[in-house]
Amino acid sequence: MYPAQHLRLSPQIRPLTTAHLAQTMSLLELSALELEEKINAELSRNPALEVIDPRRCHICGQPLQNGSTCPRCSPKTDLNPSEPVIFVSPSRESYSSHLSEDEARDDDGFQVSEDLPTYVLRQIAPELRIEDRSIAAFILSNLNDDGLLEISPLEVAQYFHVPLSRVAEVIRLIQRADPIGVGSPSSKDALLIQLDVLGESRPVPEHALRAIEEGMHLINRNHNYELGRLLGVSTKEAEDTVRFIIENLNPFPGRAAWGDIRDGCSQPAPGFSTPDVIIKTESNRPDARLLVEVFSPYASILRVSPLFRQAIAKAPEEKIEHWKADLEQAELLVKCLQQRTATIVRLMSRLVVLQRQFILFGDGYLFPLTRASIAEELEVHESTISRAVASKTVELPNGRIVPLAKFFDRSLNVRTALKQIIEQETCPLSDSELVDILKRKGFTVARRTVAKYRAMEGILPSHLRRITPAGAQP
DNA sequence: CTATGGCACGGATT
DNA sequence: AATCCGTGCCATAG
Repeated sequence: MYPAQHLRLSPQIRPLTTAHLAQTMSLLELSALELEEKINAELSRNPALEVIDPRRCHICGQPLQNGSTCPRCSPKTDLNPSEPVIFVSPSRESYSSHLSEDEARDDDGFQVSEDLPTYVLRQIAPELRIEDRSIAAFILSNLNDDGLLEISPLEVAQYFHVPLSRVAEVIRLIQRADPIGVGSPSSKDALLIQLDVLGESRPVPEHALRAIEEGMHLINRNHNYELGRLLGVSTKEAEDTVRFIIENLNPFPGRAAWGDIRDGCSQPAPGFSTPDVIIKTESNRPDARLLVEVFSPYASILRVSPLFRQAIAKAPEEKIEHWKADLEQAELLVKCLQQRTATIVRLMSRLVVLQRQFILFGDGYLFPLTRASIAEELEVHESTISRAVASKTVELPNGRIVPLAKFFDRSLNVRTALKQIIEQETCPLSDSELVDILKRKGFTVARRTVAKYRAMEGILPSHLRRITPAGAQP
């Protein structure tokens, strides 16, 4: 399935069969959220898999007090003050910064109180005409897990033999009820409603509306430069707008309130999902050590059930093939998971050292890094790095959530330098003058490239740029 | 003649 | 193998 040279993986764990490698590769390119979903599916299907109690240390078996750190078995944080500390979290328990405290999580993982349709119906009941109640109930029962409406209002109208406007009115009520935006036909509509409602009580960024309407695809991919260009504003402004949207709006109104982890078939929007890695600083001092938390679902708490292994000896004739297949699949999954985690941890531990400046001080300090060079250092194939980097996000100490791919942006530092120069220019500089200035700062790029970066950042050509306020001079 | 945008090639990424 | 990104070359606008 994969060409031989693509199969070079982390040497830490000995590789094995082609199937093992192939599956590891495919797991590697999943984000934590997607992986968690996949494992959940396998867990409920495959009796050979089981989860060790995540509230006990998987090494020494002692109960854990805070999050996933076991006093005995956790990384020795006092060993090497200059090295980053990396830990792996098997669940979101330790996602302290992202958990809402009131989320009473039981052993089944989600709340069992009243369901979403009932909750919404109760709110809108007072404003609802009696004869519309069944329409509302029907609509609510057709929400998917994300709280979005999967059938068209027209279908509803036809079903009840009522005018479309009446259905629309009911939907309007639903959308304004508590998980605001619930019952919208798409994430985009949900966001627009939330923005509208929010705008009634507080100011919102002026570009947010257009950003959502026209730039959803860019927001999802964190393409802030293109978004800025689309909106005709600077990248910084686009970033601010996106941050506002991500922090204040929720594209899946059904999820926030009902923290069901399994999210349906809809693809999660990277910009909104939980990060795969969180990087923090130990203190505020400039020489502080970096604390890196890698979220790897079920890492080291998933195992092959010993009971199942025993039971297989006494398996009934007609089931034995099936059971064996399950057992093998389970063993494979566990191994692949270890391999995936090991690869990501190795990648991150190298990456945070190389990009320390960037992590602490921002875009301008990004060290241009290629996946190939990291691959060589870690002695894995470059496509392994590619996969490990793909579709993963990192939360930086400043709170920003960025794609891991940003760590490999070949030109970000140059672009930020470029932006700075232009912001500070006294009279519009031509592209070739910019090349000279950049070269003096240590960035050697072609004139043509400066033009492209300008375009990316949404900066106009020199003859169209702002007229200088102060006295101009050639 | 200078400043830019368009197109195509070659290395990097996926 | 297909695609993306930085560059060089060239045509065009001022």
